Amino acid sequence: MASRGRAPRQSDIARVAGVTQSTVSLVLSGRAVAESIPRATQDRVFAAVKELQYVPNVAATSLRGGRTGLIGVHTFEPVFPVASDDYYNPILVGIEEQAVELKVDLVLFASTQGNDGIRRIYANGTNRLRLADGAVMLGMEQNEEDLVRLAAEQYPFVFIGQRGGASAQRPYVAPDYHKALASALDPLAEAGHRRIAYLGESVRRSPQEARYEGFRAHVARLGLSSGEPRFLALDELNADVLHDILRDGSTALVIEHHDPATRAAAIVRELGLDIPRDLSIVVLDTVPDGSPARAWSQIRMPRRALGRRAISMLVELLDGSIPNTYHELLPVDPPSTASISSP
Amino acid sequence: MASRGRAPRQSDIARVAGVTQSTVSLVLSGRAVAESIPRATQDRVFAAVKELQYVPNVAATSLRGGRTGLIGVHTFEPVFPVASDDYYNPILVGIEEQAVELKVDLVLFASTQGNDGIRRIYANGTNRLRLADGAVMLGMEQNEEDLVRLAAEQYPFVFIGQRGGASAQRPYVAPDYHKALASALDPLAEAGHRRIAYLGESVRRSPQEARYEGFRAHVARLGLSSGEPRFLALDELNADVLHDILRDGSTALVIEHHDPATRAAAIVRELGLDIPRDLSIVVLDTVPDGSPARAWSQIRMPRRALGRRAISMLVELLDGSIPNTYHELLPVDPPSTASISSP
DNA sequence: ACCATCTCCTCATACGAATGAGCAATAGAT
DNA sequence: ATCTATTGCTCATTCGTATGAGGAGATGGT
Repeated sequence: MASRGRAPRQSDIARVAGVTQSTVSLVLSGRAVAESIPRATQDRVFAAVKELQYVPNVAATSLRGGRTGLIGVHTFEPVFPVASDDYYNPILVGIEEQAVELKVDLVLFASTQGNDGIRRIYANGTNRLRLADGAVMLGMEQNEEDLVRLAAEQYPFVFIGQRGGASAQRPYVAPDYHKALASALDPLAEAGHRRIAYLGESVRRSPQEARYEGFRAHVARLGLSSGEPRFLALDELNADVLHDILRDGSTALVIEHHDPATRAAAIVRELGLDIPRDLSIVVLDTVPDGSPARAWSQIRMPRRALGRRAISMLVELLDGSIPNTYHELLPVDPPSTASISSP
Repeated sequence: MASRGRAPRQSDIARVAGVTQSTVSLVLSGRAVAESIPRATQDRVFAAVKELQYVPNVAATSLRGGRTGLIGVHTFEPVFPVASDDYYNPILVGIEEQAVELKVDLVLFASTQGNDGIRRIYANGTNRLRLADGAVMLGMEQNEEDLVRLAAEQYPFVFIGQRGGASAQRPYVAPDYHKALASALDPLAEAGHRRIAYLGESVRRSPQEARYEGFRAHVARLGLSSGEPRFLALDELNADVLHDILRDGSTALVIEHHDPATRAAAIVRELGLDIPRDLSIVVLDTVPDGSPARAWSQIRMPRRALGRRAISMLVELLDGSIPNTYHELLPVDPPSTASISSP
């Protein structure tokens, strides 16, 4: 009974049930009906399975069948956050939830991290990602080149977050910034604001571009005006910038990212300005706990949903039920009116 | 060059390098030196590997009995915490850090979760753990039976946390409660306490037993006295219990777990007691942020180190350099004197 | 010239499950 | 009685890698 050391295999069951391994496989795979195997034989097989506590060998199954049931999660940085309010955490929660639902396991690629703390796809001349059936890519990839190569190899993967460049043609799931900007600008316009300033980051990648693009589109649609956008690095953001914005005649400000929002909140406090009395503000990002900008009107990124959808998109991609250029945009929670008032 | 669709295998490399698949396997597995394969041949193989972007097939490797470089992480609950001060998070951080260092990848078993939200080892009739070379087990396993079966199958695994029952003979890494209790009781004795009460949980598993065992040993060594320990469920802990302890002549209290500590802190506040003037307290656990007991003298569990050591122990176990009954106890940070004073 | 020893490989097979092809035994039709 | 069809399986092979056994050819010793 106690199969000393070795896990029982189909041939063990076969011996006990008095059939061959092929028959065991047929019965267990549910093809028994089609192959017309009588109930009595099936029962003998199932009894032996129970008696020997048989469990299929995943390695053998996937070797034969091609799938391993493993989904890779490639992150640019460690996945387990040291800071508790980690941005990626809700995404990973979503990824795990969906993995549970679809009965796949997740592989965290830790072996690919260099001494610089950065994780590469191609390390030591090999691509460990291949271990998994496909992968979800998370965060800013440093090596666009690696991604191009990965795509050329036909490796199935899905990005989380808006992608530009060569990767724009790969499958991704991202927040719907166009709609998000409507939900940010509509209440501002309705409150009576006519001139709205834009404060963006100095690094202009695809997610930043998408936001500003949405901003311009909706400013035009609503008949509003806006000066030149300010794309500033964090340390270029100071009291002068805010003064300029006010002097310019803007009565509302749209801030692209939570970092400048936090800094702006500090400056605002120093200057003794009252938000939203002196200036209405909407942040196009989710502001973390503990930031002085926490209470401001802000977009809620659908982070958990991004994670979930990425996993299911990848599985659909593997099943061939979506093309490998498929994109999906998820709705963003509209901002509250906390830092919006009439000018 | 682009091997349309099919991933390259060793036989493809063999063809390019002008050798056989066996030779490729020898070279790649590092056994080349022992088998005296000249540098020139090895170089041809490596060149072909690079050209074809070969990556080993995990399923095949694991089926044949080789290593996959995958380490499983079996948790009882989801690994990505929804609460930000998750107890397991530091352990997982340690696990990931050590995985990076040892160049292995991690498999999070999500496929094994039932509808009840509980993860089983033998779920859906399969044991997915077998895909990985071995696994680290985390949290309270519900099915002792599954563990016995897994061990009988010779599957290599390492527990994090003290184990009892049949699993006591399996490898584990746990906090050193014996030393921890010395570091808790020594300062109390030194401060002049002679009678010390013990407040434990009603569920007595191995980690709880180890703490109380340490308590008894050091109370004896230091010539102290102690009444009967109180093993209470959380809702049995009320003001009466604290009154009893004081009436009993105890001037210090040792609390096993952070949950009762938190509750005790609330009761203490209600009763208007002053800690440590009226009662010195040491908690044998790490109290989370936000708990009113946060400032009390407490043990710091070496959670990150537990994670790191578990991974390296597992790898050592796989290498055969430690026996599969090996245990290791990690030192615990001694408590501060915040809630310790003279009686 | 012959055997022994090395060097550098190849051969063949196993791991466990899935599956197309095929076959013996029985039932039913003519 | 012979042919056909169906039932109920078995056989043999495949997936990709690892490995014990063995073998061809070169080198060295006597």
